Amino acid sequence: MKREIPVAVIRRMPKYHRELLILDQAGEDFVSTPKLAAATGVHDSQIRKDIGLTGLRGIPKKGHKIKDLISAIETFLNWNDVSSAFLIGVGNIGKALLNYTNYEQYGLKIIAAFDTNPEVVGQKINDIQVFPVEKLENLVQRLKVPVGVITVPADAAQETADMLVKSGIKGIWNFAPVTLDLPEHIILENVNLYHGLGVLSKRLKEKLNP
Amino acid sequence: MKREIPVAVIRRMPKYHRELLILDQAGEDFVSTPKLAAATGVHDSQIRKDIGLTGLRGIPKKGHKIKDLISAIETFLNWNDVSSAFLIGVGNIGKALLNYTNYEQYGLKIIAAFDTNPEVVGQKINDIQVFPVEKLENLVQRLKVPVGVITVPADAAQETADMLVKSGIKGIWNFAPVTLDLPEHIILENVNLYHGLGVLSKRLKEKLNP
DNA sequence: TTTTAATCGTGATTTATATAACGTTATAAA
DNA sequence: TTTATAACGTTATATAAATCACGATTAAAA
Repeated sequence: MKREIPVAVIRRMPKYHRELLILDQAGEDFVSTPKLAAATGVHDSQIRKDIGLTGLRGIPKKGHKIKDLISAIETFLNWNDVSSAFLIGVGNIGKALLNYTNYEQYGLKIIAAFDTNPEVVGQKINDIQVFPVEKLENLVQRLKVPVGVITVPADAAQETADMLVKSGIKGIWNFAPVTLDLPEHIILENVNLYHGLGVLSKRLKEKLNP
Repeated sequence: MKREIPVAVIRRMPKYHRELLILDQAGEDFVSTPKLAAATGVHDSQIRKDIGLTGLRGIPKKGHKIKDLISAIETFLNWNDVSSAFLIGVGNIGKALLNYTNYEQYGLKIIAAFDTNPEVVGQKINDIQVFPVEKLENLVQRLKVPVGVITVPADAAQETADMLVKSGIKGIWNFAPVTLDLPEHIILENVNLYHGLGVLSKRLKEKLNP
């Protein structure tokens, strides 16, 4: 019985990956889990367990070969084969995502964007063409694009999601602050910028007036 | 011994809050936890426990008064008294955050922004003035601003954080994809847009090639 | 009124996750 | 070579979180 990988693990991996890139660029060759622990704030035995899941084995007294570990993590996260994606909603967050250039390293490539606003439709942002939303369904179907990135305002998010689902999307990366109602088989990943703010706010005030 | 509120709870609260606002606007008066559960995807007993933490008590067979619950959550999260904040880094994400207007509802108010780029310095975005970073330390100190929002590129994040800490900041809301090295007493909340992408990518490929 | 049933609050149980502990192993110093 | 030890991998333990389960409660129907 194939054990499901916990989300927590998948979330920690990119953290290690980032630190490893830095160490690699600094000319380092090996890294130990205690050292990685110090850099990332994650416990060393936790890191050993996580690394264990990639199948890579370290060397006592030395640690892990950084380059090997980097590619082991990339393989683990399937960042090697890149999925294409459409982005819907070219507002500020949408633009921020479009301008980000390193998705491919993370296994995703945004190949087109969609919006209703005639001011942005037709534009190119970071070489990515913005189409009118009317073309969305047809293009998802025809190009078999597996991922939709939703960066529309909250009140348009559900209908956008419905449209994507109807056209056969496989996964949705949702930035709108709503609870999307989706069929079971769709893979959903929510990013809510403001949830973190809630936590910060609360902790801060706990501290200031205890 | 005062039990620390788990982060998971604090993260779920805004979710309920959102749904409650919708129900309230729809003219509803009461809501039950099974109903909230259906809308948010969180288990009903979980919701009951969370609500219990706010001190509010429901009515069997009816549920909770929506308006009361909304304000109980707001009080719980300390969204009533608003903290002021500075935002550093007026790129796309920075702009997206500046254009968002509902922070105050979440207990935070961005009162000024900072950047190095002369093209944005001096501008006003959503009525918030952008200052040169040189003025940051002095202003944090003088105005005793408790929160810094870091939206600078990764390689400038640590030095920005250092600057903020030096000037006496209390909390940092960090959007840069780095592990910030901060003194214990600083409250830190990280938002990493791309971690979620890692999870999505992995799950998607697990599904497509099992 | 009395009865019914939905929903409540919470203690018990399960599951998941993180930490600690430790025997093993391979490098590097003696 | 031999020895010492840092870091490994992994099992055991502890902590935390989510879910279940159920008696208590109260609004609404009979």
